[in-house]
Amino acid sequence: MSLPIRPPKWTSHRRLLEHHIADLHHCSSPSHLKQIHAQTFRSNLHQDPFIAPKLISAYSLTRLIPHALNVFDQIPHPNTLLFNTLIRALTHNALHEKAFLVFFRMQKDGVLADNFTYPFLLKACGGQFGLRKVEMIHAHVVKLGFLEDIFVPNSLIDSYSKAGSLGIASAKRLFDEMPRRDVVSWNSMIAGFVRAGELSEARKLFEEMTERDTVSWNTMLDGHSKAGEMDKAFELFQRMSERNVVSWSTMVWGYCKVGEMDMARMLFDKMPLKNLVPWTIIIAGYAEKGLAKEASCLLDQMEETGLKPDEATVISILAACAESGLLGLGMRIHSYIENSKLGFKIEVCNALIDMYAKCGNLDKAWSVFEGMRERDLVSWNSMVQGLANHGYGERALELFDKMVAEGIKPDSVTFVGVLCACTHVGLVEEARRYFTSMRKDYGIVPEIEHYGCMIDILGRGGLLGEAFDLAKTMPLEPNAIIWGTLLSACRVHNNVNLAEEAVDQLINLEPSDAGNYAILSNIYAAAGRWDGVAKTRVQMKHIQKPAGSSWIELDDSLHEFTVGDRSHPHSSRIFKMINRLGRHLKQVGYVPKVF
DNA sequence: CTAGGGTTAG
Repeated sequence: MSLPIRPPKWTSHRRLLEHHIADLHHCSSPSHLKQIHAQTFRSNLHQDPFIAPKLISAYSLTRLIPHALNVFDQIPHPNTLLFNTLIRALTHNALHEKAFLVFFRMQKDGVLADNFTYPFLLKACGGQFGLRKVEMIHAHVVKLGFLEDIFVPNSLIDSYSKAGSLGIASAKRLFDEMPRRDVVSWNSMIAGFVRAGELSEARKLFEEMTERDTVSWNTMLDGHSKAGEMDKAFELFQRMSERNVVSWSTMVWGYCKVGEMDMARMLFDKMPLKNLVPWTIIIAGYAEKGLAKEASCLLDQMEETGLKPDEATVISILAACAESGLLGLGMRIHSYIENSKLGFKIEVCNALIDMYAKCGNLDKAWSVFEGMRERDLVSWNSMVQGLANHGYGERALELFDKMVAEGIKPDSVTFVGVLCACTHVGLVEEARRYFTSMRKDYGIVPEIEHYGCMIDILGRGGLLGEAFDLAKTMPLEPNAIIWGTLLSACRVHNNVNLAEEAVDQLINLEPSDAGNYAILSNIYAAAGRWDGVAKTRVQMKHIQKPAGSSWIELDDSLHEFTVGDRSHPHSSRIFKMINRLGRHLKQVGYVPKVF
């Protein structure tokens, strides 16, 4: 006779906690999470090998990385799982450098990486040394034999193909060598070619894939089995794959990206199965090209099939509207958002602010911004930048002050907006102050955009010498935008000598841009240097200058026009109106500045 | 209950 064994008290406590932690996955509120963390501490379970990773994951979801690190640091000898969990947390929160540092520490501590470690780490391979990092991981993975695991080579293909034009070749080599491939391998490779702009290569792979219910599999297997080549048949079988909705969507995306909307549409219509993603891709594709009618019509069709736009759908379409200036479609999306719960999402409101700002409707942008319950850095940045770009420099700077007062820590994007605001108001001294402050007070290292703003401000303010000095002494190589900024400053202040220098640099960087010569020619003309005008005219003779165009949105569609364009059916009426406006402007005293 | 973490399209 034995007494029933009652589990120790801590076990039930532990299971209760695990239950709470599992729940946190669904509704993760920071305070609730910290409360549970405190409970694990009290019952000495914060070092538990099953609970600690869950805490780290939960903190990762709530973006409380310092707390996640804190959990990790409490563990004397972290195991592989804990390292993996931390690497994932850092990667998911865009702390890529840190993720690598943790990986290096893992190596140093002698904790073995496993086949789970690498997919996490590969996601952190973006940026400047992306390709080198992927190559390094590739070498590790080969040595440790993890290529056997289909997830690892698939992640490698994805990361290679995201590491610039050089990576795509390595991705393809790996793809070709893989003895076993699945639909993700194929799709990742196709997406790689799409990103590289090599649509014909993407198409070739897509065509090699089979469609569900096609007979090609059987035919292929039949042929080989009749020839007694079962091994070969099996080998081929392991490497081919059926298309799925991702394969189709990637191709639709590819054609949208290169602007071949007819092709995109043809594939879209042929898709055997659609979800929200391809609908979003094609609608945003039309919107980005300024084809509001088609986009709107497809949105109707999508809703007819019973699919409801989600967060990603509205954000993608709004971003496309912002890019092409489709205010009308943007407003339609806005009213959809107001009739759904999507308006509570910060990212959705940020997309709305950006759309309204880029479309020039600052009042609407402001009212969205003001109506937000909670704002993040992106909300403030979008609003500051929106105001700055539309000539409300003082209001932008006021908003910046308010942002700092509310305890939001500005980032490098914020300062692009702030400096841009100074440019538009001509606040040279203010700009200098902000430029120094960004490094001193916020630890932000100025990037080329910040130098560009400063050079623009100095140049416009007539401090040409100082602007040139800054361009030459800054720790970054001046690009075409910098020299272009300097050139237009020279034009405003009629400085022939410095303009010549800027043009020389520009010709090295973009020799086929006729605009540079045109500006120089105008500067010579303004200074009465007709020899210079003649010389530049000869230089630019062999260069085709694409006509600059403007566009306006009217009745849901985009009208594009160039200088002296008479292709519009009502062009004579349009020009009459323009003349009338011109006369009216003259009457009220406007004198145009002509170069 | 004896456990956990991974790759592709918006």
